[in-house]
Amino acid sequence: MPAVLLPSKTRVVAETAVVHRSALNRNGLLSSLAGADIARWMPHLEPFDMPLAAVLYESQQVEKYVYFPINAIVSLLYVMKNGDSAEIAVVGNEGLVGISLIMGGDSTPSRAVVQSAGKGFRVKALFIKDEFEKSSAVSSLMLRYMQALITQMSQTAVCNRHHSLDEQLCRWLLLSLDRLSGNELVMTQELIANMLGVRREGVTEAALKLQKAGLISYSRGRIRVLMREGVEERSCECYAVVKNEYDRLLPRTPAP
Amino acid sequence: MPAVLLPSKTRVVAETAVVHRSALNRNGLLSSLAGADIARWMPHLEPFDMPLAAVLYESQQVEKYVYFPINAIVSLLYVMKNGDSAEIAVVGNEGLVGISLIMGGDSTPSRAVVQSAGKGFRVKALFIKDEFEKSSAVSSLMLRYMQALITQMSQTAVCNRHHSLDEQLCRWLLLSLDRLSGNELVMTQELIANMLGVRREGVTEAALKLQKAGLISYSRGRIRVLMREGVEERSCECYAVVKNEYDRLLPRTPAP
DNA sequence: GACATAACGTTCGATACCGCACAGACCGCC
DNA sequence: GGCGGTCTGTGCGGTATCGAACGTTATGTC
Repeated sequence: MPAVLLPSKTRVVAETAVVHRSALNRNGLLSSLAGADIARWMPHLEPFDMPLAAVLYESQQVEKYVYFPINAIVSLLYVMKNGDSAEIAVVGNEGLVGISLIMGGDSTPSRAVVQSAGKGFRVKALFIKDEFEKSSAVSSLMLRYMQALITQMSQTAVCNRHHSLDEQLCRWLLLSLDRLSGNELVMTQELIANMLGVRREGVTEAALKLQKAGLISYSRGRIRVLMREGVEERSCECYAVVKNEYDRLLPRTPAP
Repeated sequence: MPAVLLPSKTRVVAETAVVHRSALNRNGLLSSLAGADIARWMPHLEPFDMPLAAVLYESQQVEKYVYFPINAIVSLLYVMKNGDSAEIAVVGNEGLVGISLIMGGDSTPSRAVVQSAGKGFRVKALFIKDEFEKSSAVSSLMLRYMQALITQMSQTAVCNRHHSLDEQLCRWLLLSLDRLSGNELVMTQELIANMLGVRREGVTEAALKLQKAGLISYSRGRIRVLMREGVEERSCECYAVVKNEYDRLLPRTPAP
């Protein structure tokens, strides 16, 4: 699938641009930027590799780029003094990493880590800041994305308070799956535990229940969701709340 | 203290305006809007009463006003299908209620409830949307506020995951206290339990520990914080993280 | 094909919080 | 000054998750 991104090694600039244009459709925000806006963006979009565990943003640090995942998933997580962590939100091809740069605060107390390897684009912070100020199409889109992200964060807070690990695992699987193509997820239980902020053994138990019910299957870091509806049924309401808000705020632009 | 807001019943328009100007300083965002901007705002600011338990925003509903608390505290909370609730963030005189209107999503899945009665201002959503687009001073301020609010939400998520009720109560007391003048808080344990999303009895126990340690005293819905430092010590790191981000992103403009 | 290692499974006591039930304490009000 | 209701305190069994220790199974490597 990354072949779509970089199909050939020919050095023809024009062709590279064409490649970009088609690849852009694989990130929801970029594909929502219609004609004139995206034309300005093209020269500033750099293809960017996102290997597993790469840290795109470090807590308290001022970063210089904003990232648009294509087939990667990035977790925003907070790491406590004692090393415990908890995921705040997850970002995939529907969004971007680095809203703090756009909002003018530059840094955040959280970290952005690649949770599922893949590709994406990056754009200089200065460029996107400028675009945000000058183009109302850009700012309106970004603001709606921010609101969707806020909903996800809020719901994470609620979920952490009230829902069982079983439910949370389902929510997490669905949110991650929505940000990838296919029904497979490369992710160890250890990693999931870090994201959910629980013990690895807890995830093992919860995953076993799903496996025994025939809803998922997994082995050594590959999780396949076999019956999505079943997982949705066992998820708490949080998944649907978040999903609905993303759909409402960021409707997919119909393919041309 | 509301006397500052409406010191006399004289009907002199000019005097009312003067009253407003001084009252504006009691909301951090309004007081940060320097000369030209605030002048445009004056005619649009309506004094607004915020009685206990008033619902300023209902989940999924499109509201028409944005609210700036002065001496009231408003909780953003999510109410689940089964009636359980959890606070997502708290807003006081440092901020505003209704960022979703500015962000263009209009509604949110959460509710805004007055948690501590008081006064404030309200402004028509259309006006503030317009201001956000036209004045970069306004938009930059609002965006920084949004980021601070996001930090609070994120930290709520983390706190709900990892910290004990004892720690969370302290965090909550401090966040609330920072948004009021004085060291007293009118709030039953039942209410606090709703905000934290825990049982009332749990709050009773946690509060008892603080009382026995001489850090707070309370009776029938009046809580006094006697030794703030002690409460800070028993709080988790979340309070400091949030406080520091608010201070960093929204520095108090020095009094003229 | 042996081996090291990473991933997953199982068990067990400890504990924080829950749900429920009820008792006391304080306040306003007729 | 008694009465009703609100607020706070206490006790008890139940449960989800934790922390820690240890077993099992798959996978890639030499």
